[in-house]
Formats: sequence, structure tokens, C-alpha cells
Amino acid sequence: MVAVMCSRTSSRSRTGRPRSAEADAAILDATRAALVELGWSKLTMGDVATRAGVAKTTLYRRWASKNELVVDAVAVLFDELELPDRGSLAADIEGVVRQFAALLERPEAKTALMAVVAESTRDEPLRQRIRASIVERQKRLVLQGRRRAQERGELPPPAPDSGPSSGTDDLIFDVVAGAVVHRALVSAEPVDADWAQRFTALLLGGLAAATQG
Amino acid sequence: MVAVMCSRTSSRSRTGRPRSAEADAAILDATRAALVELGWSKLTMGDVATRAGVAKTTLYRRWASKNELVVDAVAVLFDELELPDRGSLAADIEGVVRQFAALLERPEAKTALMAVVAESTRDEPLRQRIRASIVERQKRLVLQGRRRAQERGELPPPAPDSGPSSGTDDLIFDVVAGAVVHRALVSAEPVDADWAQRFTALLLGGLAAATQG
DNA sequence: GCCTTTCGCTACGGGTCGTAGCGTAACTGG
DNA sequence: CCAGTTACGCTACGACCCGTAGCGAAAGGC
Repeated sequence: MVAVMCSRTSSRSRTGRPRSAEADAAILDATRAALVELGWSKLTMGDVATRAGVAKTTLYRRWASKNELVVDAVAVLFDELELPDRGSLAADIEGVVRQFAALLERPEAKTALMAVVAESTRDEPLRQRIRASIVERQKRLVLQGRRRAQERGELPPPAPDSGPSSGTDDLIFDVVAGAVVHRALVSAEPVDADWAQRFTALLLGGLAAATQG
Repeated sequence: MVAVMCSRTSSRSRTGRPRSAEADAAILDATRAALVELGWSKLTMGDVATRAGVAKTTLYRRWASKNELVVDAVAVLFDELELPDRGSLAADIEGVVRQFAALLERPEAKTALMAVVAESTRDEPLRQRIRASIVERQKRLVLQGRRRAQERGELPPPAPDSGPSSGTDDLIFDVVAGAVVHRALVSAEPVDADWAQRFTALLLGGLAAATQG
């Protein structure tokens, strides 16, 4: 899922020496370790190769640039994100906020996420890669939470002609993810229980007003 | 205000050749131009110096790193941000959202903002510089809008023992700025009139619920 | 065993970094 | 007007990283 290598499944060669899966894992681990120690700007391809115990050329055979490598290395962190049923929409929102905040406290995620997004403003393929590997993974939580709230009756049922996603889902996603990221990285203040509660109250109030009005 | 050089006003030397103010302006202009053409990652100090018509050493005499230079170059863009009285809290919010979005459409702001924030996660002095030059400038709009809404009676008056800023102001700020940035840079979809209206409705609903509940 | 592909390794030209050193220009105080 | 001080443009430099090429060896499929 994470590695976007199409070697095995697609029409790639079935003969010759196969690529080492251990090398992949070692490289991604080394990338995260280097991000923790050095941060984005001082991370070099040669250093990652040395840490992973592979040759620099091996690295370039799989990832064309530092950007793509770091996206793949950080994407696995987002696999941890889940949305256990906490019984109410409020609890679900608060849970996902705190979970996302905990992820952003990890130095490798902190330094890498903003950097690759910055790069993606001038690199459309990279933006697609980020969207597929990271953003869509988060967005699913919003859809899941909304569906669950509708089953509970906390939100009105979906319009019959609406697809699986809607503009409102996009709005909620940008508000939740954006607010948490901004709080954690720009304001650089903790996303603690108090903040999560107040944010959830604000968002729930907005949702209630929207469904009633 | 933008340039944080303490040469003139403070206890800096009053003798010797003064620093060229024209050079400052030329360097910051060249930095923005280079950001537009090259983006953050391909911007080099030598290139900026050549564009500005100054020596590279002159650049290093004033800014220790690319990070600080870019922060100062981009900070002036935020001087444009204003909050004209549009008659209602809803219109004020919608206005500031669209104004901030217009700023983020400029390629030099787009590529630079996320990059310096990413760097600031491992560089506390840089974070302070960003806060002073950029973040505080935005936050003032929130305080001003809140005060104006209270004068209109759209929001309850401030508690007598509260200072000029509160935790709620911080929350609103993170929600507004975070949502707009996330929409524009991560989701990479336009912050058009429709989105601004829907976002404003959501936020206003949350505020109303908070003041009533 | 033969073919294909990956691997580790070395080496390379090209580019950027940040600094040092020099002579010159600009401004100040005596 | 002149000495002192600081900024400036210019050149040169070692250090580092980039991304690639070329090699022989290793690891699989047929």
C-alpha cells in the first residue's frame, strides 16, 4: 500500500534478481530516523543510504527524489489513524483530533509534512502522491465519522442522490485537519484535552446550526 | 517593521558607512521574484544576490540564512491584510477568509509559507521570527473582528477580568487560518465565494452555540 | 548453466554553501 | 580636510551534496 512500486503486480519483469524487500524497509526506517535527528533540510540521500546499509545508487533506483522518499517514509505513520466508535459524534471528533495531534507531535511527521506540502505547490506529481498516500487516508475518517453519526441519528440521513463524498465532507476535513495542524505547527501550542474539547464544541455547534437552518 | 535590523535605532554604531536601504529593498524584491520563478527549494543565495545586483557577501551580512531572508521577504505581503467593516460578523469573516485566500494564491507566498513553517519546527528562533512578522499580524484581525462584533451586539461583551486576548481567540484563529491554508495548499482546491460562505456559516453556527450553551 | 536484473562500490562533473581576504566607497567626528 | 570606522563588490576557496556512469558480483527465473 505504502510503496507505490508497481514491480510485482504489473507488467514489470518477472525475471532477474528481485528487489530486496528488506532494503525497502531499511531505507524507510532510516529515512524516519534521519528526519528525527536531522530534520528535513539537513537530511541527505547519502546519509539515508549509509544508515540503511545500502548503496546510494540503490536508493535512486527506487525513489527519484528526496521528496518522494520522505512521503513514502511518513505515509506509514498515517496507517495508525483509526476511528474507534466512541459512542457519540462529539467523542469521535475529539478522538480523531487527539489522535492526529499525537501524530503531529512526532518530530519526523512534524518536520516532513509541512516540507513536502511546500514542495508540492510546485510539483503536481508530488501533490498527487501526497494525496493518495496521506490525505485520502485521513479523509476516510471524516466519511466514516459522518456515516456513523447518521446511523446514530445525530446527523440527518444522506440525500438519496448524493455520492459517498460531498462538499460538506471536504469542508469538515479542511477545518479539522487545518485547525489541528495550525495549532500544532504554526501556533506551536499543545493540542491538549482542553483544546480538543473546545474545538469539538465549536465544530458540533456549527454542524447543528447547519442542519437546522 | 519588516526588517528586523536594529542598526539605526538601537545602540549600533553611528559612524562608518551606513547600510544601503536600496540594497535591502532590492534583495527582498529579488527574493520574492526568485520564489515565484524557482520556488523554495531551488532558490539559492547566489541567485538572489545576482538578481538584486549586490554581492553575495552583502546578503550574508544581513541575513544569516535563507530561512530568515524568506520570512522577511514574505512578511511584507501580510501588510496588505486588513479588516474593513463590512457591517456584520458574517461578512467580516467571509472577507478575511477571501483576503487570506487571495494572499495564498500568490506563488511566492504559497511556496514560502509552508517551507519556513516546516523549518521552524527545528529552529526556535525562526519560529519566533515568523510569529512576530507574520502570525501576530494575522491574529490582530481576529481580535479586531471579535471586538467589532461585540460592539454590534453579535457576540456577548468580554468578561471584565479578561485581557485583550483569550483562548477562544486563539481557537478561532487556528480554525480560520488553518482551514484556509489546508483548503488552499493541501486539498489544493479553490477558496471561492461558495466555500467561504459555507465555512463562515459553519463557524458562525459554532460561535452561536458556544454563546448560548 | 544462461539470461536478466539488482546489488555494492567507486569515481566523477556540477552546483551550492558560507567564509576569508582584499581594495574601495561612504559617512562621521575632530 | 583628514583619520577612523563601517559597508561594499569582488575573487577565491574548501567543504559538502547531488545525481549519474561504469564496473564486477550476487540472486533469482527458465
